[in-house]
Amino acid sequence: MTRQHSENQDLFAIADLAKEFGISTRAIRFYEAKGLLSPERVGATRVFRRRDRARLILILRGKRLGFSLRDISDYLSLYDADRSQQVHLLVGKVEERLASLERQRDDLETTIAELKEIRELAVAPPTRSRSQAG
Amino acid sequence: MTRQHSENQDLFAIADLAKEFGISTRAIRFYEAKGLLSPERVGATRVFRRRDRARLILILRGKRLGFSLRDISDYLSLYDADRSQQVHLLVGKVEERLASLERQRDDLETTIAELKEIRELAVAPPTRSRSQAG
DNA sequence: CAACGGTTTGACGTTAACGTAAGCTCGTGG
DNA sequence: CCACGAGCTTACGTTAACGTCAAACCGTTG
Repeated sequence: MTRQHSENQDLFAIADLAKEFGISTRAIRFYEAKGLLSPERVGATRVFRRRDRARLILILRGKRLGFSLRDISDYLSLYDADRSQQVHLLVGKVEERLASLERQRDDLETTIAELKEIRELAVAPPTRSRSQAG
Repeated sequence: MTRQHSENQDLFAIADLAKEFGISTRAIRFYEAKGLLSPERVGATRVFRRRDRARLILILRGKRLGFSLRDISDYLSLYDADRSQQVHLLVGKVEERLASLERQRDDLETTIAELKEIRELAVAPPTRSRSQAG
């Protein structure tokens, strides 16, 4: 299959997305079961559009950042809050998540800095002081 | 207990560390079982020193960054490679992890930027264009 | 027509990271 | 003396995030 008509740049089969993002179809169905995706159906077959594809990208990025699907679900709701929620409530949640992410960024910066230091130490000659007996 | 003599700033009971870092003693024992910690023993009782406490800090930071204990274990070995490993091999691993972390940082920056944009959009008045019907 | 590839819905298996409970040992204090 | 709290080990329970069949339903292609 894989979009044979060249017409539909907007419709994706489950296998298309699976291949594109290097995940299993099972995973995609699982995300739907958890409410992170909601593809349309043609008969029983799932049909994905751009919106779902975009959400999938966010899901995978969330996973790379170490978040649970539960977290990611909350996170996605920030994106499609089409003013369906009270604005101040939305802003509150965004602020929360931003704080968490910025903390994570600090952790990350610290870790990167430490690793770079380790790298330097590894390359540089040892400091030659009580280096024996361990 | 909790270091009654004021003398030993260097010895910690399992409960001390658990309380200090807000985790369970079970978790600490689990980390030991996985080889991430190796406290000394007095009889059967675990006795932790600064080194283990430092490792615990790294473990928890790794967890906040979303890494598995397996990953963290590899990561810790970078810290205590006392030239026990071949230097170039060490540097290789450090580079690897750095690359991964910097990718994660990019994801993070992207996400933070997007959230800030959402925040602005939420605060700003809607763009008033085909905003009805839903 | 019959086989084949792709898809669907169950349903059970698996791994990670602990939680929780049971049963035993110590050292201490009323 | 005996209860109590702290620690230990062993072992089973739990949740998340899928993996892995199994059985059945298309659509089409040789």
